[in-house]
Amino acid sequence: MAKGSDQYSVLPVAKAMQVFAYVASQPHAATLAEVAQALALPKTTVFRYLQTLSASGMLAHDIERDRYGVGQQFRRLAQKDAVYHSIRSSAEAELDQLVDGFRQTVNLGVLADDEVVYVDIREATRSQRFQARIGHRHPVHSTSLGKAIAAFLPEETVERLIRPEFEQRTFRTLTDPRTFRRQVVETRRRGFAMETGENEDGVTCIGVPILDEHGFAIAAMSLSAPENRMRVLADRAAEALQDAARRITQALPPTTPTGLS
Amino acid sequence: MAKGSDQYSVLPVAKAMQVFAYVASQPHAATLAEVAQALALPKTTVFRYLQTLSASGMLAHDIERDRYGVGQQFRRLAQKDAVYHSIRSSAEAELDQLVDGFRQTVNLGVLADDEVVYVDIREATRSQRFQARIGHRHPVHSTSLGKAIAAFLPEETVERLIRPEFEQRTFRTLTDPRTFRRQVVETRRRGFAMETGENEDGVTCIGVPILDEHGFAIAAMSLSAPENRMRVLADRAAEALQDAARRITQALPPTTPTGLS
DNA sequence: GGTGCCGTTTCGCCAGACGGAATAGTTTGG
DNA sequence: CCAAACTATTCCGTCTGGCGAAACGGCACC
Repeated sequence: MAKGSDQYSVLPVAKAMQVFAYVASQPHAATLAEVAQALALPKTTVFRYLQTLSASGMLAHDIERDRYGVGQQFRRLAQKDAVYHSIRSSAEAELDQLVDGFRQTVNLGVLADDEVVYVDIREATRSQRFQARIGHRHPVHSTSLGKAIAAFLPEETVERLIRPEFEQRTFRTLTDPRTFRRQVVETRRRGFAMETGENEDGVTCIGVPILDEHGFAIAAMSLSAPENRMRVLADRAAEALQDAARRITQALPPTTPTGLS
Repeated sequence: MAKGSDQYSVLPVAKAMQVFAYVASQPHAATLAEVAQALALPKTTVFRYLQTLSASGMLAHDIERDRYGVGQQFRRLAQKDAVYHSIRSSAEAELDQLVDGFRQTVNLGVLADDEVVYVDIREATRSQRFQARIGHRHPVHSTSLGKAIAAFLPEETVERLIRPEFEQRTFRTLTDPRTFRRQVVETRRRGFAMETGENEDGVTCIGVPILDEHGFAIAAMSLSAPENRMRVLADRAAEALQDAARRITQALPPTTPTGLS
């Protein structure tokens, strides 16, 4: 049987997931007795799992009819995952091609909690110190990813990102809000963002936004290189990144109602 | 704190759901250490949960990068739920109006495993014996729901539903495949299906399909009444049901790639 | 008014979840 | 090239808290 009896499986969790999967895969809201019968688990056990899963929002207990259905927490998570998953998977191939073509590190990032989160990173060379890691967060104002995204966001969202004084990450970091606004305008006009040692000393980045069907940024890609390498690459890289971003936008499944902010 | 410490909560399950929620809500694939740190849970415990959740397919363990992301099982369930949830919620108001207007039981059903599953039921009167219950399954050929759905399905799917001899549920049940085919054609032409005591003695139903944007049935609604009541109601009910179904179709969010068969 | 089904509660037992610490493997940085 | 500092795994003894049978209470059906 497809039991998760890997050496380290926690049985209550494994069984609770069976319960969850059963409820979620039914077209209708299920009852305790039905679930217990279908999975051949004791009623008491299933009862506790249903309670627990409902408490965590993965399921919802309709007291009125005494039935269990899928919960709001599950739908929220599914919605988020759908967005992020579609970005990552649409970008994947393009990222590979870019590392291949330029032999420089390529990053994919999104905005979360007003910060840039690195979502995928392809490093051309292992030896490069001071590279971001997947899951790390960097400020919006000091990264090309952040600037690229900010430039293609609704005006009010951009305002939300602005701090009275931005954090000084390196001696080159631009901390003045007015400078940031100017760069946003410039980036919007030009179609890509630049950053030269403002986030890490000696590293330069070119970033392009990945737009949704309304022309708003849902992510960004960047290519980072040592300053001297970048001088030769800049023009060609900006072109390639923009082309790649356009193709990703095209590959993106059209979003149903609500995406993320 | 938002702990699920309802009297009956199973702690391992509750904590595993926290782990799951954390991983699923991040834009990137997370590491063990990151999750443990973020949730302030012991590393060993989180490790076991991640293993268990991965074994059940809710998460996926990327061995290469040693990172955990959302799993295929989760996406399958989310996909199913999205379809069923949109049907149920779009139909809700219309079902209410129909019971109100006709004072007869109204059913919402979908096809699952080649059977009709009752997904929602509004009963006008408590005292009616022999009503279906939510989650019950009835054959396709003996119900108006089944016939309504079958009539608006791709040809090959209809073929799959056909049995050499259908089950005889009442003395009126039509068990001949040829009769079924004829009824399918008739239903398609007419736009609604009828059934008179073929599923339960003395109960008659009118069923209409709920179509998706391609004109295929994703569900059906029916109104059931005792035979004598139905004679007076039939014409008006067929009209009302078809109108309601059209409005539901309109309210349906456009489906992204794959729905269900 | 009884019968049966369903959800909830109780209770005592002991499986198995727990987490600290030790191990192993890998990357970092000097 | 080695040492330091991570990481993910594995081991193990403790004892918590998950378990399920059975009892309870409510509701619907006959």
